[in-house]
Amino acid sequence: MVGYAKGRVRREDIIAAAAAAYGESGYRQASLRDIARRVGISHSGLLYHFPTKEALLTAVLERRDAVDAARERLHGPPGAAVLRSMVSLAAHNTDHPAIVELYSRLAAEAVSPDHPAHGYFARHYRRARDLVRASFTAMAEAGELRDGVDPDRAATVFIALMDGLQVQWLTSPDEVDMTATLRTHLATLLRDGS
Amino acid sequence: MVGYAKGRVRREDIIAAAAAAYGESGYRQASLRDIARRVGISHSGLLYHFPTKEALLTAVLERRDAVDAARERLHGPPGAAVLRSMVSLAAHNTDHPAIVELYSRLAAEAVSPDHPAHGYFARHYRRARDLVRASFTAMAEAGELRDGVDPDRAATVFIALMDGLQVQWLTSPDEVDMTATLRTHLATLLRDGS
DNA sequence: CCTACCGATCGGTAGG
DNA sequence: CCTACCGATCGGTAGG
Repeated sequence: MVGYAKGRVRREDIIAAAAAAYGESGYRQASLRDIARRVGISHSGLLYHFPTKEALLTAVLERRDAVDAARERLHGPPGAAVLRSMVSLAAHNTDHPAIVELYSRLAAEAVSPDHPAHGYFARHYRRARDLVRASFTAMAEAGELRDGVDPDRAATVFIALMDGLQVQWLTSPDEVDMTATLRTHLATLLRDGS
Repeated sequence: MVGYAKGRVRREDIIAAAAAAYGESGYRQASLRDIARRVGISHSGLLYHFPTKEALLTAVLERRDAVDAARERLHGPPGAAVLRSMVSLAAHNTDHPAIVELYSRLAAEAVSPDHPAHGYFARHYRRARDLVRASFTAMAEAGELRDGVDPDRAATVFIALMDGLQVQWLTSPDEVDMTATLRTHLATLLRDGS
């Protein structure tokens, strides 16, 4: 029991250290030795917990999904509330650059179809677009969107905007305000502009 | 003379091969041996032309700047024409994924301040935002923009949108239309919506 | 979990 | 431009 609990904590430590390393160096560039060093064990000690480098990446992505799923319950059905919660997420991210780096670096690395996280990001983008599109559609039906705003295109724009802002902000934190830019963009799409 | 010309051609070959490798693997992951293999020389033969790995990266970025400068003369003063030429660029990029990969991968890698291309991308983003902002400002003064569209924020949005679309498109080419999405977005900002 | 090791690969240098 | 080499580092395995 005690041994099991200790193992679980150690695994969580390793996953957190790996996420940090992937954010700083990318997945391929991050070494098992560096991650192990952050946790205070040898690199083969790490391989006792995760049999391969790729298994550790999978664990990192699964933990992110678990965190996201826990948050997703907060914003319920598609609609304006979803978009507001995504703006809140951007505000939250402004105080947590490590998470932003993790996603931005892995997403760019995983454009190659042979990257082990490629499928993960393809699904991630599709789900995000679907959720945002459904939200814009609900808003259009409620008469909240300006005429001529297409929910499908607006969804692709919104997701791309969030991603592009992250890279620009990481590169030049003082010159880009993610939250305000997103908020202003959304106002542009609303009938009453508020 | 003949020797010099041959050397120049060889250098151009190496730069092109390096750009391809950076697009596929990123700068840090791309090896001198792989790049040399593409050109048909040894990796130390490559180091005869470029003394360090970083010198080769600098050469790749300088060549991109030279190509961009040649194109820039085409779109003249800030204004709607600049934005149209950027949409054309997106259309052009749709047929040249290698260039898109090069930029997307290097930009994400270079968010770290200690990356050798960090300064390059910080300048690149600043210049792009300035040009687009000046263009939106000119359009606002000509009465072409909808009320409430702020040129400064619209510029950040436009650049972020272009970048974010590229990663989404590279990940799922069949699910994202970069050109149409950009065009639709621009129409949203215009007074007459055309 | 560790030590000790493997084969492979890396950027760069020496010397021609 | 090449061959030959350097020290460093990589992911993974053997054996405990």
